[in-house]
Amino acid sequence: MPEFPCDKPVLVTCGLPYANGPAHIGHLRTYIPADMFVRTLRKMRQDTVFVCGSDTHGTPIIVNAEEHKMPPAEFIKKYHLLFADVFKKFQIDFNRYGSTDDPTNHERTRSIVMDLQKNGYVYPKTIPVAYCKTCARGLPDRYVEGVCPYCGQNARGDECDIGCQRHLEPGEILDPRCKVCGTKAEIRQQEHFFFKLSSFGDFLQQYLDTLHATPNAVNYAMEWAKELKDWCITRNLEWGVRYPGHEDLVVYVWVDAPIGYIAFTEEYMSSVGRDWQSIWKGDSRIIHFIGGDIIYHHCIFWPAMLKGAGYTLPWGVVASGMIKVNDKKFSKSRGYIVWVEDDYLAHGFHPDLLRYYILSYTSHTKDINFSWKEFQTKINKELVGSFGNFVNRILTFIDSKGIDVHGTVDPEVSAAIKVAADTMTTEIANYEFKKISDAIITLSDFGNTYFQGHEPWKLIKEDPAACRQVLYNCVQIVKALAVLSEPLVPAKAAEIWGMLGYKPEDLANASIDEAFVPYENVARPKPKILFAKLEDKKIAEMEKILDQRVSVAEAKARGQKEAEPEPKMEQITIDDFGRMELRVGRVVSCERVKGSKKLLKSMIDLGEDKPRQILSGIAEVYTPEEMVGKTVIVIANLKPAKIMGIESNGMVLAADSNGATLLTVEKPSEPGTRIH
RNA sequence: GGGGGUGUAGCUUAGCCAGGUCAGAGCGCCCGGCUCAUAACCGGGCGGCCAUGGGUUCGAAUCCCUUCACCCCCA
Repeated sequence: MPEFPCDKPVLVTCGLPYANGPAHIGHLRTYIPADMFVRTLRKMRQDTVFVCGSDTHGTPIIVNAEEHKMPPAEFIKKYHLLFADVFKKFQIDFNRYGSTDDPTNHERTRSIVMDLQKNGYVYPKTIPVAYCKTCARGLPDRYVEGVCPYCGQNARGDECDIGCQRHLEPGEILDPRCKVCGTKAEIRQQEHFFFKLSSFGDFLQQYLDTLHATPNAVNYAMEWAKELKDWCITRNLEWGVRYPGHEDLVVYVWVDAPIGYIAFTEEYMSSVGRDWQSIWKGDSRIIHFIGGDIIYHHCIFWPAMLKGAGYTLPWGVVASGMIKVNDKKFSKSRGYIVWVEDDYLAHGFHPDLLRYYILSYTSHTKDINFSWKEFQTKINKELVGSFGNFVNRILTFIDSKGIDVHGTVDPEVSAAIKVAADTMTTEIANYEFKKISDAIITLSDFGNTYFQGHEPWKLIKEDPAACRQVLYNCVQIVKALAVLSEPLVPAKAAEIWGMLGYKPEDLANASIDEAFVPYENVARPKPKILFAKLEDKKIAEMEKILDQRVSVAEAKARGQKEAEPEPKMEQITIDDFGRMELRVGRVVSCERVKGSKKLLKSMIDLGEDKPRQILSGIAEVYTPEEMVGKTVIVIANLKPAKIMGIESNGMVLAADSNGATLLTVEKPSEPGTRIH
């Protein structure tokens, strides 16, 4: 029994883009497949609603808006409009693209929070909160910097971003300072509100079992569902959704962000006179398309909230893999990024080309590598050489030879079309977009072979009737290609529809069955080239832009490091120095620490009974092999510490040049020799 | 430290969940053909001990365990 179409309404949502920067191709990795999914369901006559909106709250937006000297409302509007524009250009057609700052979302969020309170899932708790006297305000999340209580590294208020990567709950961070003015923060006791996430463990484990999710999402969420902590859902901020009953607080951004899905549905449904509750309170299929980085929120926190407040639970969660650029992890700071507007659209590339690249590269949960070279090859070989060329050679043949197009469809041809159509209807439920796009290219390959095999350029002289019959079948394939490729490349498919003599705007409403309806000869305009070939020169230009961005970023990273003034150290006495026990050591053995790029584990002879185990963050500069036998300088009385669960009893000294340069002695010295 | 993933022809990869025509495809390369078409298209060929070692089985790329390499995640 196929999953779709079903008689329940389907709601598809996309993870909300955060309104603090422009769109890059990483964003599109979620939105384009979601759009193809929706278009395909509609081709299968499935009632489908598609919503999204901008995520507009949280401290990064406030901090960024302050830096740009803009009120947050103005700041988010700028990026909101930018995203809406990009989606329009790529024909990612949401029924509603809203904002989490819409009044509807404020109301829906407050209503859900009150439902959670009423149902006993929220409780108040007084916790220590950082407060800055100079700025006269509380310091939530990223407003505060300090020391991670788990690993001792410098950390942000909500996350140990440099050290152990742990999430930090409000009040946890040690030695907090104000990020804005640097003042040491005061700790004040304050009442906040917590969501009883811990009571949803059993429910979630059962629920995740029934979820129609991609395996990457379920595997991940299952682990978390085993051990859940309650979650602080309030913050001391001015910007956000006011917490009901405590107007000095706002709800945490991850509460009101997913509730946006409901608010946007309400906004759309009421605009067309339908009841939003048929989806969020009734029997429906809610499917979330998200990036792999927000699985936790969608598979743990969000269903627990919905359950606690009495709403319909999501039916599916589709988590995409990520995008790499030139095989490197996507990174703004390192320059491995492709901006949708500046690096793609502004250079005249058609949106459908990128849609095709993303949808046809690999399965949805795997990583996509973006490189201009690969982009060129795929487009030129598949879209230009096979798909576009077939459409073009058929339509120009008919046009230039004045062929009167009618005949009957060969069983062989309708069978080929059927294979593509069937692939579409079965694989869409598996979220296998590549299989569908491959099936379409296979159909155009079939078309090319069919045409070639019948040699109509000879037939036209020898047997015009047979030639007409061949071309009729080819046109039928062109028609099927237009219908089936509409979810993949909507603008280009509509162009084909136009070249067949139909109204381009009607294609989106055509069902899959239309691919089998015999083509009726109608007046056609002159055919035009569908896809222009991507020239080497253009691609070389694009590669250059990317290369330059990477080298600028690298130079900037180096420059920053050099430009940072040495922190002025406090003066110490000779006695202070004397408290340090520095000794000569010899590396006896050395190996990499598994799972770490930076750490080496060495056994070092300090003239003691047995060698000491010491970890050093120098693996990027020294190999274990070259370490063995080296004479090094060690702080011998450093308090032992555990790094990644491995004990380290001391520290090997190195200068901060060229990554790291080990200190040693000028003339041979025995292990254990003291340094003064 | 914990968790997840990946490793198949020069490159990009399908197949793995439900073990037996499973060793497939595309690109590149080589040879041949065609000329309607954007030097596009069509046919053929070369090329892989399916990362490694072991186990289960009549039979394993496919299931189990070891090792190695790379990647990601830890809200």
